[in-house]
Amino acid sequence: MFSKTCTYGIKATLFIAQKAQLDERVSLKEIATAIDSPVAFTAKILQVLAKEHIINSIKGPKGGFEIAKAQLPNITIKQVVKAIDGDSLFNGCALGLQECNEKAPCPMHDNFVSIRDQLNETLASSNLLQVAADLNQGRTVLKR
Amino acid sequence: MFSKTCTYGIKATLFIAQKAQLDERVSLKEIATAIDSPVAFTAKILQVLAKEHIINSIKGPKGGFEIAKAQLPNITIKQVVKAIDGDSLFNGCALGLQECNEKAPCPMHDNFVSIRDQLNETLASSNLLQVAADLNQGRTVLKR
DNA sequence: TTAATTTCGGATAAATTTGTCCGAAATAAA
DNA sequence: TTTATTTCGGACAAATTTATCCGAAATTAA
Ligand code: FES
Ligand code: FES
Repeated sequence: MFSKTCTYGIKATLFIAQKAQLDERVSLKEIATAIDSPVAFTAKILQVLAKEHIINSIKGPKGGFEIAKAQLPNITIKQVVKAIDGDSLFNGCALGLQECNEKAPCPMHDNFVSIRDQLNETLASSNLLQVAADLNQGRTVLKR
Repeated sequence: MFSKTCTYGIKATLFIAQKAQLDERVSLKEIATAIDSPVAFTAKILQVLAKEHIINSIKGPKGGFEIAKAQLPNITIKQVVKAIDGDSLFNGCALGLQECNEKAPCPMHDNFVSIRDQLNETLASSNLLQVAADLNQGRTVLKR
């Protein structure tokens, strides 16, 4: 469904969001530990997310990554997925045809569009504030 | 969503099903041409599908691949996907945790399960007879 | 029996994704 | 100003996925 890179990106974003709700800034190492991911590889992904303005990066001592608390309700999982995996999941053809085309649909088209629509809706309506709250209440986890 | 290998596998199966409805057997080359895939790589995938008894392979002159007409309504897209990509799409965690676990859910779990359920239902109820009919009527296509 | 055709199966190679390493740049604090 | 800390960015490496090649095996037909 998502690439491994993308799952790291989502988990990292959610962890940063969780701490952002508590007005805390987190370092690369803390993130990698919290989400159980390879440190250097995680750094690359965070760079992408920073460039897309999904997270904020601060260099130097006491630096790290953060999200403005006020932004939490405005950022969605869909934005994160799009930034890393692109948007083919949201509008591409299930069978990999160059584009999804209503006029010359692939055999899976009719069944697939409703799934794709639900995916769009779900990921576009899942904002970081909600998710961060769940994490801080211990109702959900980022690793086991 | 699906691996490239899997989309080839699905398309190949659907093409064989389309011809099976007309009581025709097709060769590797015909399949690769019909679905626009690399010949040798397609051969590998067909081998897997044959081992899983989703399709039937016949060696020698006039050989090729086929599906028993009577089997068409009993074979689903889900079987094909499971044979090639495994079943992590159908029961795995959206964020790649070792397993999807209700008791210690990842932050996407609640939203994700309904999508996953719909995916299961859709792919498990899409049988080859229906799809083959659409293809033979020119209502859907396997390449452009 | 021989020849032609077609899939099978193993080795290999290319491409992409995933992951590492390390010096540079920025910044905070001593 | 100097030092320590932290992210940045580029080169490189490993692992996985995608793809090719070719001889072997099976089967049909001459
Ligand atoms: S054409 Fe394949 S999903 Fe729309
Ligand atoms: S625990 Fe992640 S989807 Fe269920």
